[in-house]
Amino acid sequence: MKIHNLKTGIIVSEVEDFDLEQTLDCGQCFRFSQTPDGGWHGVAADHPLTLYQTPEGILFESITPDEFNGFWRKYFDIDRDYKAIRNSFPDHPALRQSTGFTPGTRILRQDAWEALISFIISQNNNIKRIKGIIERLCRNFGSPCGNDFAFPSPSSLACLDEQDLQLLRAGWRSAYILDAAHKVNSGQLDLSEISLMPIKEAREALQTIHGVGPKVAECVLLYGMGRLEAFPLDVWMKRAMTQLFPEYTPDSFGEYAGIAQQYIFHYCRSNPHCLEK
DNA sequence: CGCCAGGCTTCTA
DNA sequence: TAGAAGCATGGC
Repeated sequence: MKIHNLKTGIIVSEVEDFDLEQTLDCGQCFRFSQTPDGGWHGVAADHPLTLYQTPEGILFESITPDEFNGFWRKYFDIDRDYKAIRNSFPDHPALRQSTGFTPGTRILRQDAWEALISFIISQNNNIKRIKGIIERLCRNFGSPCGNDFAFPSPSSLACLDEQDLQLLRAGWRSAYILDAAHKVNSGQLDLSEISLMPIKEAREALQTIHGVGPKVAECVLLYGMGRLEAFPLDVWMKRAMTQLFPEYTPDSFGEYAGIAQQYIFHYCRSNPHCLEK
């Protein structure tokens, strides 16, 4: 990896397997969108960013090397060797298809609290509306940062009631958001501690939140806590496991099963003809 | 209009 | 203890 200074930001080059569309538009985050000029803009926690895929590397606009090293480097999982991880997967035709389809996908290391609320909102919902609800959540209850809004803190949501959350138009998920805010804000649940627990205990702790079941807990572990063994089983992955990997369990994919999951999930969503029903 | 959405809780047998 | 119903909202 190399960092090149520009007047307008920095270019990060010599990073293998790093495609912005494959990483930011694969269903793992909800606050990034493509801009009219082909770039990407979004916010992670309280860090706004505009970036571009260029022949020279990834252009991080208006970012200093210190800001990159202090935040975005970890967020984009820059220092992990994804090719080596793909090579650690079991040899299976459907998995080769999936990894070959989007080899530029990286698992984002998001904030645990933001991932928790985002994936609570995601349940029985579609990506377009998930993004809208999260945008209204940030715009109404997050602190301004530049032209954007930070993701609201647990304390800033814990003081609200369901009436206040009506403007989200999140339906019955509002009660779940409030229960998560109360349990995290009160200290009853410590997300930093949970991130370090044995995964079985971490799952159980997350699922004490009303509205957090096995799938949402797994997403929080994978996308918000850096637990790359976590393996979210949504309707698509359940179909994929039944129809494409009948002889496999999540453990079959190894310690980076969650990364395999992301390749398979995106491949099946983008090529629905691969699955029945 | 009807069906469905990166599910979960609650009810039922 | 498994399976179905109900859930709020809106995208397509």
